[in-house]
Amino acid sequence: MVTVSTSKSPPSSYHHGDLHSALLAAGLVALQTTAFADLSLRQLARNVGVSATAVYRHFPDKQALMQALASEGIDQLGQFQKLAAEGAANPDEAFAATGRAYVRFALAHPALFRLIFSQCEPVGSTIFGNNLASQMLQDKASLATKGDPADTQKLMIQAWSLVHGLAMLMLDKQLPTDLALIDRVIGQTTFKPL
Amino acid sequence: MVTVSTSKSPPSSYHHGDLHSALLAAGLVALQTTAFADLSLRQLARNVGVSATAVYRHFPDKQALMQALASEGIDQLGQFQKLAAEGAANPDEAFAATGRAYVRFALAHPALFRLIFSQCEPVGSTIFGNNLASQMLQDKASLATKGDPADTQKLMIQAWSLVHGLAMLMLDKQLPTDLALIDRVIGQTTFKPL
DNA sequence: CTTTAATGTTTCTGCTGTAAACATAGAGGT
DNA sequence: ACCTCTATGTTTACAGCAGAAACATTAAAG
Repeated sequence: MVTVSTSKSPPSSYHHGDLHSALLAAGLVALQTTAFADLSLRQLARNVGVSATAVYRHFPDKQALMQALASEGIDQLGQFQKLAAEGAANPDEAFAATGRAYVRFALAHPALFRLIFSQCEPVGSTIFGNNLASQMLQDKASLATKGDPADTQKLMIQAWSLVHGLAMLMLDKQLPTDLALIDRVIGQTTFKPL
Repeated sequence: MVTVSTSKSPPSSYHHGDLHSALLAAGLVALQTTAFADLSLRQLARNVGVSATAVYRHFPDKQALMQALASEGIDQLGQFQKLAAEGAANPDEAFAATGRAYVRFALAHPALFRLIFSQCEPVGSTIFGNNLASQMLQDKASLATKGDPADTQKLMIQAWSLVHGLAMLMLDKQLPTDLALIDRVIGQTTFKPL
Protein backbone atom coordinates (compact mmCIF):
# COMPACT_ATOMS: atom_id res chain seq x y z
CA MET A 1 0.00 0.00 0.00
CA VAL A 2 1.16 3.49 -0.72
CA THR A 3 1.45 5.48 2.42
CA VAL A 4 1.29 9.02 1.13
CA SER A 5 4.41 10.17 2.91
CA THR A 6 3.03 12.64 5.40
CA SER A 7 6.18 11.94 7.32
CA LYS A 8 9.25 13.78 6.17
CA SER A 9 10.99 15.92 3.59
CA PRO A 10 10.41 19.60 3.12
CA PRO A 11 10.62 19.81 -0.71
CA SER A 12 14.21 21.02 -0.62
CA SER A 13 14.62 21.55 -4.36
CA TYR A 14 16.74 18.99 -6.17
CA HIS A 15 16.24 15.74 -4.30
CA HIS A 16 12.60 15.07 -3.89
CA GLY A 17 12.64 12.88 -0.82
CA ASP A 18 10.32 10.10 -1.80
CA LEU A 19 9.67 10.33 -5.50
CA HIS A 20 8.76 6.67 -5.74
CA SER A 21 5.76 7.00 -3.44
CA ALA A 22 4.93 10.42 -4.79
CA LEU A 23 4.65 9.02 -8.31
CA LEU A 24 2.41 6.20 -7.17
CA ALA A 25 0.22 8.59 -5.25
CA ALA A 26 0.02 10.95 -8.20
CA GLY A 27 -0.80 8.01 -10.42
CA LEU A 28 -3.68 6.94 -8.22
CA VAL A 29 -5.02 10.48 -8.18
CA ALA A 30 -4.71 10.77 -11.94
CA LEU A 31 -6.59 7.50 -12.38
CA GLN A 32 -9.59 9.04 -10.69
CA THR A 33 -10.11 11.27 -13.71
CA THR A 34 -8.07 9.75 -16.50
CA ALA A 35 -8.27 6.47 -18.38
CA PHE A 36 -5.19 4.40 -17.69
CA ALA A 37 -4.28 4.45 -21.37
CA ASP A 38 -4.04 8.23 -21.20
CA LEU A 39 -1.68 8.27 -18.25
CA SER A 40 1.55 9.91 -19.25
CA LEU A 41 4.79 9.68 -17.37
CA ARG A 42 5.57 13.24 -18.28
CA GLN A 43 2.30 14.51 -16.91
CA LEU A 44 2.81 12.58 -13.71
CA ALA A 45 6.31 13.98 -13.42
CA ARG A 46 4.94 17.48 -13.95
CA ASN A 47 2.31 16.95 -11.26
CA VAL A 48 4.97 15.87 -8.84
CA GLY A 49 7.19 18.75 -9.87
CA VAL A 50 10.08 16.83 -11.30
CA SER A 51 11.66 16.43 -14.70
CA ALA A 52 10.21 13.96 -17.18
CA THR A 53 13.01 11.44 -17.03
CA ALA A 54 13.40 11.41 -13.27
CA VAL A 55 10.77 8.68 -13.27
CA TYR A 56 13.30 6.27 -14.69
CA ARG A 57 15.37 6.36 -11.53
CA HIS A 58 12.50 4.62 -9.75
CA PHE A 59 10.80 2.55 -12.44
CA PRO A 60 12.59 0.84 -15.32
CA ASP A 61 9.83 1.85 -17.69
CA LYS A 62 6.23 2.96 -17.90
CA GLN A 63 4.84 -0.52 -17.56
CA ALA A 64 6.61 -1.01 -14.25
CA LEU A 65 4.85 2.05 -12.87
CA MET A 66 1.56 0.76 -14.21
CA GLN A 67 2.15 -2.60 -12.57
CA ALA A 68 2.85 -0.97 -9.25
CA LEU A 69 -0.39 0.99 -9.55
CA ALA A 70 -2.26 -2.17 -10.52
CA SER A 71 -0.92 -3.97 -7.51
CA GLU A 72 -2.11 -1.09 -5.38
CA GLY A 73 -5.53 -1.42 -6.98
CA ILE A 74 -5.71 -5.12 -6.24
CA ASP A 75 -5.07 -4.43 -2.58
CA GLN A 76 -7.74 -1.75 -2.44
CA LEU A 77 -10.25 -4.00 -4.16
CA GLY A 78 -9.51 -6.82 -1.76
CA GLN A 79 -9.92 -4.62 1.27
CA PHE A 80 -13.18 -3.27 -0.05
CA GLN A 81 -14.49 -6.79 -0.58
CA LYS A 82 -13.37 -7.91 2.84
CA LEU A 83 -15.20 -5.02 4.42
CA ALA A 84 -18.34 -5.87 2.50
CA ALA A 85 -18.20 -9.51 3.56
CA GLU A 86 -17.73 -8.67 7.21
CA GLY A 87 -21.03 -6.84 7.26
CA ALA A 88 -22.96 -9.90 6.16
CA ALA A 89 -25.17 -12.07 8.33
CA ASN A 90 -24.18 -15.50 7.03
CA PRO A 91 -21.66 -17.09 4.65
CA ASP A 92 -24.06 -17.05 1.70
CA GLU A 93 -24.78 -13.39 2.18
CA ALA A 94 -21.07 -12.71 2.55
CA PHE A 95 -20.35 -14.46 -0.74
CA ALA A 96 -22.93 -12.35 -2.54
CA ALA A 97 -21.76 -9.20 -0.79
CA THR A 98 -18.24 -9.83 -2.00
CA GLY A 99 -19.55 -10.00 -5.55
CA ARG A 100 -21.54 -6.82 -5.20
CA ALA A 101 -18.48 -5.12 -3.78
CA TYR A 102 -16.48 -6.23 -6.81
CA VAL A 103 -18.88 -4.54 -9.20
CA ARG A 104 -19.27 -1.45 -7.06
CA PHE A 105 -15.54 -1.04 -6.80
CA ALA A 106 -15.25 -1.23 -10.57
CA LEU A 107 -17.89 1.45 -10.98
CA ALA A 108 -16.29 3.66 -8.36
CA HIS A 109 -12.76 3.35 -9.74
CA PRO A 110 -13.13 2.55 -13.43
CA ALA A 111 -9.63 3.43 -14.57
CA LEU A 112 -7.94 1.65 -11.69
CA PHE A 113 -10.11 -1.42 -12.15
CA ARG A 114 -9.29 -1.61 -15.83
CA LEU A 115 -5.63 -1.05 -15.15
CA ILE A 116 -5.56 -4.08 -12.89
CA PHE A 117 -6.61 -6.33 -15.73
CA SER A 118 -4.58 -4.64 -18.40
CA GLN A 119 -1.42 -5.86 -16.74
CA CYS A 120 -2.14 -9.47 -17.69
CA GLU A 121 0.41 -11.93 -16.37
CA PRO A 122 2.85 -9.46 -14.81
CA VAL A 123 1.19 -8.53 -11.54
CA GLY A 124 2.13 -11.89 -10.10
CA SER A 125 0.17 -14.52 -11.93
CA THR A 126 -3.47 -13.94 -11.21
CA ILE A 127 -5.38 -11.31 -9.30
CA PHE A 128 -7.00 -14.25 -7.76
CA GLY A 129 -3.91 -15.27 -5.92
CA ASN A 130 -3.15 -11.72 -4.86
CA ASN A 131 -6.59 -10.59 -3.86
CA LEU A 132 -6.88 -10.33 -0.11
CA ALA A 133 -10.45 -11.62 -0.16
CA SER A 134 -9.90 -14.64 -2.34
CA GLN A 135 -9.07 -17.17 0.35
CA MET A 136 -12.17 -16.26 2.30
CA LEU A 137 -14.19 -16.55 -0.89
CA GLN A 138 -12.87 -19.99 -1.61
CA ASP A 139 -13.81 -21.13 1.87
CA LYS A 140 -17.35 -19.90 1.45
CA ALA A 141 -17.65 -21.48 -1.97
CA SER A 142 -16.35 -24.74 -0.63
CA LEU A 143 -18.93 -24.57 2.09
CA ALA A 144 -21.69 -23.99 -0.46
CA THR A 145 -20.64 -26.97 -2.53
CA LYS A 146 -20.21 -29.17 0.52
CA GLY A 147 -16.50 -29.49 -0.12
CA ASP A 148 -16.43 -31.04 -3.57
CA PRO A 149 -13.32 -29.42 -5.06
CA ALA A 150 -14.43 -29.60 -8.72
CA ASP A 151 -17.78 -28.02 -7.93
CA THR A 152 -16.11 -25.44 -5.76
CA GLN A 153 -13.79 -24.41 -8.55
CA LYS A 154 -16.68 -24.24 -10.97
CA LEU A 155 -18.72 -22.11 -8.60
CA MET A 156 -15.84 -19.74 -8.03
CA ILE A 157 -15.23 -19.28 -11.74
CA GLN A 158 -18.90 -18.83 -12.50
CA ALA A 159 -19.27 -16.26 -9.77
CA TRP A 160 -16.13 -14.43 -10.78
CA SER A 161 -17.11 -14.44 -14.45
CA LEU A 162 -20.58 -13.17 -13.64
CA VAL A 163 -19.45 -10.21 -11.57
CA HIS A 164 -16.51 -9.45 -13.80
CA GLY A 165 -18.69 -9.48 -16.90
CA LEU A 166 -21.32 -7.36 -15.26
CA ALA A 167 -18.68 -4.86 -14.15
CA MET A 168 -17.07 -4.65 -17.56
CA LEU A 169 -20.34 -4.33 -19.44
CA MET A 170 -21.38 -1.50 -17.17
CA LEU A 171 -18.03 0.23 -17.46
CA ASP A 172 -18.23 -0.10 -21.22
CA LYS A 173 -21.76 1.32 -21.18
CA GLN A 174 -23.23 -1.81 -22.61
CA LEU A 175 -25.49 -2.02 -19.59
CA PRO A 176 -26.91 0.83 -17.54
CA THR A 177 -24.96 1.63 -14.39
CA ASP A 178 -27.71 0.65 -12.05
CA LEU A 179 -27.08 -0.52 -8.49
CA ALA A 180 -30.43 -2.26 -8.34
CA LEU A 181 -29.57 -4.18 -11.45
CA ILE A 182 -26.41 -5.44 -9.78
CA ASP A 183 -28.45 -6.86 -6.93
CA ARG A 184 -30.96 -8.47 -9.25
CA VAL A 185 -28.26 -10.08 -11.38
CA ILE A 186 -26.10 -11.31 -8.53
CA GLY A 187 -28.99 -12.24 -6.31
CA GLN A 188 -29.24 -11.86 -2.58
CA THR A 189 -28.06 -15.36 -1.92
CA THR A 190 -25.26 -17.51 -3.19
CA PHE A 191 -25.10 -17.95 -6.91
CA LYS A 192 -26.37 -21.48 -7.61
CA PRO A 193 -26.54 -22.46 -11.25
CA LEU A 194 -25.52 -26.04 -10.54
CA MET B 1 -18.97 -5.83 -43.90
CA VAL B 2 -15.74 -5.03 -45.67
CA THR B 3 -15.59 -6.69 -49.03
CA VAL B 4 -11.88 -6.78 -49.70
CA SER B 5 -12.14 -5.17 -53.10
CA THR B 6 -10.97 -7.94 -55.37
CA SER B 7 -12.87 -6.08 -58.02
CA LYS B 8 -11.11 -3.16 -59.61
CA SER B 9 -8.27 -0.67 -59.58
CA PRO B 10 -4.80 -1.42 -60.80
CA PRO B 11 -2.81 0.65 -58.29
CA SER B 12 -2.31 3.53 -60.73
CA SER B 13 -0.07 5.59 -58.47
CA TYR B 14 -1.61 8.69 -57.03
CA HIS B 15 -5.28 7.86 -56.59
CA HIS B 16 -5.64 4.65 -54.72
CA GLY B 17 -9.05 3.52 -55.89
CA ASP B 18 -10.69 2.46 -52.67
CA LEU B 19 -8.58 3.65 -49.79
CA HIS B 20 -11.51 3.57 -47.38
CA SER B 21 -12.00 -0.18 -47.71
CA ALA B 22 -8.28 -0.78 -47.96
CA LEU B 23 -7.72 0.91 -44.61
CA LEU B 24 -10.45 -1.12 -42.95
CA ALA B 25 -9.08 -4.31 -44.39
CA ALA B 26 -5.56 -3.42 -43.31
CA GLY B 27 -6.90 -2.60 -39.88
CA LEU B 28 -8.56 -5.97 -39.51
CA VAL B 29 -5.38 -7.70 -40.60
CA ALA B 30 -3.31 -5.68 -38.16
CA LEU B 31 -5.69 -6.56 -35.35
CA GLN B 32 -4.83 -10.21 -35.82
CA THR B 33 -1.36 -9.56 -34.48
CA THR B 34 -1.54 -6.21 -32.70
CA ALA B 35 -3.41 -4.96 -29.67
CA PHE B 36 -5.89 -2.29 -30.69
CA ALA B 37 -4.13 0.25 -28.50
CA ASP B 38 -1.00 -0.23 -30.59
CA LEU B 39 -2.70 0.35 -33.91
CA SER B 40 -1.17 3.36 -35.59
CA LEU B 41 -2.69 5.31 -38.43
CA ARG B 42 0.72 5.89 -39.85
CA GLN B 43 1.55 2.19 -39.83
CA LEU B 44 -1.76 1.39 -41.49
CA ALA B 45 -1.14 4.04 -44.11
CA ARG B 46 2.31 2.56 -44.71
CA ASN B 47 0.85 -0.92 -45.11
CA VAL B 48 -1.59 0.35 -47.68
CA GLY B 49 1.13 2.31 -49.41
CA VAL B 50 -0.17 5.78 -48.90
CA SER B 51 0.97 8.87 -47.05
CA ALA B 52 0.20 9.23 -43.36
CA THR B 53 -2.35 11.97 -43.71
CA ALA B 54 -4.28 10.45 -46.58
CA VAL B 55 -6.31 8.63 -43.95
CA TYR B 56 -8.00 11.89 -43.03
CA ARG B 57 -9.75 12.10 -46.39
CA HIS B 58 -11.77 9.04 -45.35
CA PHE B 59 -12.01 9.23 -41.58
CA PRO B 60 -12.28 12.42 -39.55
CA ASP B 61 -9.89 11.04 -36.96
CA LYS B 62 -8.39 7.88 -35.56
CA GLN B 63 -11.39 7.09 -33.42
CA ALA B 64 -13.65 7.06 -36.45
CA LEU B 65 -11.50 4.39 -38.04
CA MET B 66 -11.57 2.43 -34.81
CA GLN B 67 -15.32 2.67 -34.65
CA ALA B 68 -15.64 1.40 -38.18
CA LEU B 69 -13.43 -1.55 -37.30
CA ALA B 70 -15.43 -2.19 -34.14
CA SER B 71 -18.64 -2.21 -36.12
CA GLU B 72 -17.08 -4.73 -38.47
CA GLY B 73 -16.16 -6.83 -35.45
CA ILE B 74 -19.70 -6.77 -34.12
CA ASP B 75 -20.98 -8.10 -37.41
CA GLN B 76 -18.42 -10.88 -37.49
CA LEU B 77 -19.20 -11.86 -33.91
CA GLY B 78 -22.92 -11.93 -34.66
CA GLN B 79 -22.46 -14.11 -37.70
CA PHE B 80 -20.27 -16.49 -35.78
CA GLN B 81 -22.88 -16.80 -33.05
CA LYS B 82 -25.67 -17.32 -35.54
CA LEU B 83 -23.75 -20.10 -37.18
CA ALA B 84 -23.15 -21.76 -33.83
CA ALA B 85 -26.84 -21.55 -32.91
CA GLU B 86 -27.96 -23.08 -36.18
CA GLY B 87 -26.01 -26.22 -35.48
CA ALA B 88 -27.87 -26.87 -32.24
CA ALA B 89 -30.56 -29.47 -31.67
CA ASN B 90 -33.00 -27.45 -29.55
CA PRO B 91 -33.50 -23.88 -28.31
CA ASP B 92 -31.73 -24.53 -25.02
CA GLU B 93 -28.73 -25.96 -26.78
CA ALA B 94 -28.77 -23.04 -29.22
CA PHE B 95 -28.73 -20.57 -26.35
CA ALA B 96 -25.72 -22.25 -24.78
CA ALA B 97 -24.00 -22.59 -28.16
CA THR B 98 -24.35 -18.87 -28.72
CA GLY B 99 -22.60 -18.25 -25.42
CA ARG B 100 -19.81 -20.65 -26.22
CA ALA B 101 -19.39 -18.96 -29.59
CA TYR B 102 -19.10 -15.60 -27.84
CA VAL B 103 -16.17 -16.78 -25.75
CA ARG B 104 -14.53 -18.64 -28.59
CA PHE B 105 -14.73 -15.61 -30.82
CA ALA B 106 -13.08 -13.51 -28.14
CA LEU B 107 -10.24 -16.01 -27.83
CA ALA B 108 -9.82 -16.26 -31.59
CA HIS B 109 -9.83 -12.49 -32.19
CA PRO B 110 -8.66 -10.90 -28.95
CA ALA B 111 -7.75 -7.48 -30.26
CA LEU B 112 -10.90 -7.13 -32.34
CA PHE B 113 -13.07 -8.30 -29.46
CA ARG B 114 -11.50 -5.79 -27.11
CA LEU B 115 -11.78 -3.04 -29.67
CA ILE B 116 -15.53 -3.60 -29.88
CA PHE B 117 -15.96 -2.78 -26.22
CA SER B 118 -13.42 0.00 -26.10
CA GLN B 119 -15.64 2.10 -28.30
CA CYS B 120 -18.21 2.55 -25.52
CA GLU B 121 -21.26 4.51 -26.56
CA PRO B 122 -20.19 5.49 -30.06
CA VAL B 123 -20.79 2.33 -32.05
CA GLY B 124 -24.51 2.94 -31.90
CA SER B 125 -25.68 2.54 -28.36
CA THR B 126 -25.10 -1.04 -27.36
CA ILE B 127 -23.56 -4.01 -29.05
CA PHE B 128 -26.65 -5.70 -27.94
CA GLY B 129 -28.80 -3.76 -30.34
CA ASN B 130 -26.34 -4.18 -33.18
CA ASN B 131 -25.46 -7.80 -32.75
CA LEU B 132 -27.04 -9.92 -35.46
CA ALA B 133 -27.74 -12.76 -33.05
CA SER B 134 -29.33 -10.76 -30.27
CA GLN B 135 -32.95 -10.94 -31.42
CA MET B 136 -32.74 -14.68 -31.73
CA LEU B 137 -31.19 -14.86 -28.29
CA GLN B 138 -33.93 -12.82 -26.75
CA ASP B 139 -36.54 -15.12 -28.25
CA LYS B 140 -34.85 -18.17 -26.80
CA ALA B 141 -34.50 -16.53 -23.42
CA SER B 142 -38.13 -15.54 -23.44
CA LEU B 143 -39.01 -19.10 -24.22
CA ALA B 144 -36.93 -20.35 -21.31
CA THR B 145 -38.59 -17.97 -18.88
CA LYS B 146 -42.04 -18.72 -20.25
CA GLY B 147 -42.45 -15.17 -21.46
CA ASP B 148 -42.07 -13.21 -18.24
CA PRO B 149 -40.30 -10.06 -19.47
CA ALA B 150 -38.51 -9.20 -16.23
CA ASP B 151 -37.15 -12.72 -15.87
CA THR B 152 -36.21 -12.75 -19.52
CA GLN B 153 -34.21 -9.57 -19.16
CA LYS B 154 -32.54 -10.89 -16.05
CA LEU B 155 -31.64 -14.15 -17.77
CA MET B 156 -30.21 -12.31 -20.76
CA ILE B 157 -28.06 -10.07 -18.61
CA GLN B 158 -26.86 -12.93 -16.45
CA ALA B 159 -25.96 -14.98 -19.48
CA TRP B 160 -24.25 -12.08 -21.18
CA SER B 161 -22.32 -11.14 -18.05
CA LEU B 162 -21.23 -14.73 -17.53
CA VAL B 163 -19.83 -15.23 -21.02
CA HIS B 164 -18.40 -11.73 -21.21
CA GLY B 165 -16.67 -12.10 -17.88
CA LEU B 166 -15.33 -15.50 -18.80
CA ALA B 167 -14.04 -14.17 -22.11
CA MET B 168 -12.35 -11.16 -20.54
CA LEU B 169 -10.78 -13.13 -17.72
CA MET B 170 -9.34 -15.57 -20.21
CA LEU B 171 -8.09 -12.82 -22.50
CA ASP B 172 -6.49 -11.13 -19.51
CA LYS B 173 -4.88 -14.42 -18.47
CA GLN B 174 -6.70 -14.50 -15.18
CA LEU B 175 -8.10 -17.87 -16.17
CA PRO B 176 -6.48 -20.52 -18.34
CA THR B 177 -7.57 -20.49 -21.97
CA ASP B 178 -9.25 -23.84 -21.84
CA LEU B 179 -12.10 -24.84 -24.15
CA ALA B 180 -13.28 -27.53 -21.76
CA LEU B 181 -13.49 -24.96 -19.00
CA ILE B 182 -15.79 -22.86 -21.17
CA ASP B 183 -18.17 -25.77 -21.53
CA ARG B 184 -18.12 -26.55 -17.84
CA VAL B 185 -18.77 -22.95 -16.85
CA ILE B 186 -21.49 -22.27 -19.38
CA GLY B 187 -23.03 -25.69 -19.11
CA GLN B 188 -24.55 -27.75 -21.85
CA THR B 189 -28.02 -26.48 -21.22
CA THR B 190 -29.55 -23.10 -20.64
CA PHE B 191 -28.13 -21.11 -17.82
CA LYS B 192 -30.70 -21.30 -15.00
CA PRO B 193 -29.75 -19.57 -11.78
CA LEU B 194 -33.33 -18.45 -11.14
C1' DC C 1 37.25 16.05 3.63
C1' DT C 2 36.95 13.38 -0.12
C1' DT C 3 34.89 9.85 -2.72
C1' DT C 4 30.97 7.53 -4.31
C1' DA C 5 26.36 6.07 -5.21
C1' DA C 6 21.71 7.70 -5.48
C1' DT C 7 18.88 10.71 -7.57
C1' DG C 8 18.03 14.55 -10.17
C1' DT C 9 18.31 17.49 -15.04
C1' DT C 10 19.21 18.43 -20.09
C1' DT C 11 19.36 17.06 -24.40
C1' DC C 12 18.27 14.01 -28.05
C1' DT C 13 15.95 10.45 -31.10
C1' DG C 14 12.16 8.43 -33.18
C1' DC C 15 7.48 7.58 -32.79
C1' DT C 16 2.62 9.28 -32.71
C1' DG C 17 -1.98 12.08 -34.21
C1' DT C 18 -3.37 15.76 -36.81
C1' DA C 19 -3.59 20.65 -38.98
C1' DA C 20 -2.42 23.47 -43.20
C1' DA C 21 -1.00 24.24 -47.69
C1' DC C 22 -0.20 22.34 -52.01
C1' DA C 23 -0.52 18.69 -56.09
C1' DT C 24 -2.89 15.63 -59.18
C1' DA C 25 -6.33 13.50 -61.71
C1' DG C 26 -10.68 12.39 -63.31
C1' DA C 27 -15.59 14.13 -64.29
C1' DG C 28 -18.74 17.66 -66.24
C1' DG C 29 -19.95 21.73 -68.60
C1' DT C 30 -18.82 24.71 -72.37
C1' DA D 1 -10.89 20.01 -77.35
C1' DC D 2 -10.61 22.99 -73.38
C1' DC D 3 -11.44 24.75 -68.83
C1' DT D 4 -12.85 24.19 -64.15
C1' DC D 5 -14.24 21.92 -60.00
C1' DT D 6 -13.91 18.49 -56.64
C1' DA D 7 -12.23 14.33 -54.65
C1' DT D 8 -8.31 12.51 -53.12
C1' DG D 9 -3.74 12.38 -52.72
C1' DT D 10 1.30 14.55 -50.77
C1' DT D 11 4.51 17.51 -48.11
C1' DT D 12 5.58 19.97 -44.35
C1' DA D 13 5.03 21.27 -39.67
C1' DC D 14 3.89 20.95 -34.72
C1' DA D 15 3.17 19.25 -30.20
C1' DG D 16 3.21 15.31 -27.08
C1' DC D 17 4.92 10.86 -25.99
C1' DA D 18 8.54 6.98 -24.17
C1' DG D 19 12.95 6.43 -23.37
C1' DA D 20 18.47 6.60 -24.05
C1' DA D 21 22.74 9.13 -22.93
C1' DA D 22 25.47 12.43 -20.75
C1' DC D 23 25.86 15.55 -17.12
C1' DA D 24 24.72 17.78 -12.22
C1' DT D 25 23.80 17.67 -7.43
C1' DT D 26 23.67 16.01 -3.02
C1' DA D 27 23.77 13.02 1.00
C1' DA D 28 26.07 9.56 3.23
C1' DA D 29 30.27 6.54 4.12
C1' DG D 30 35.12 6.12 4.23
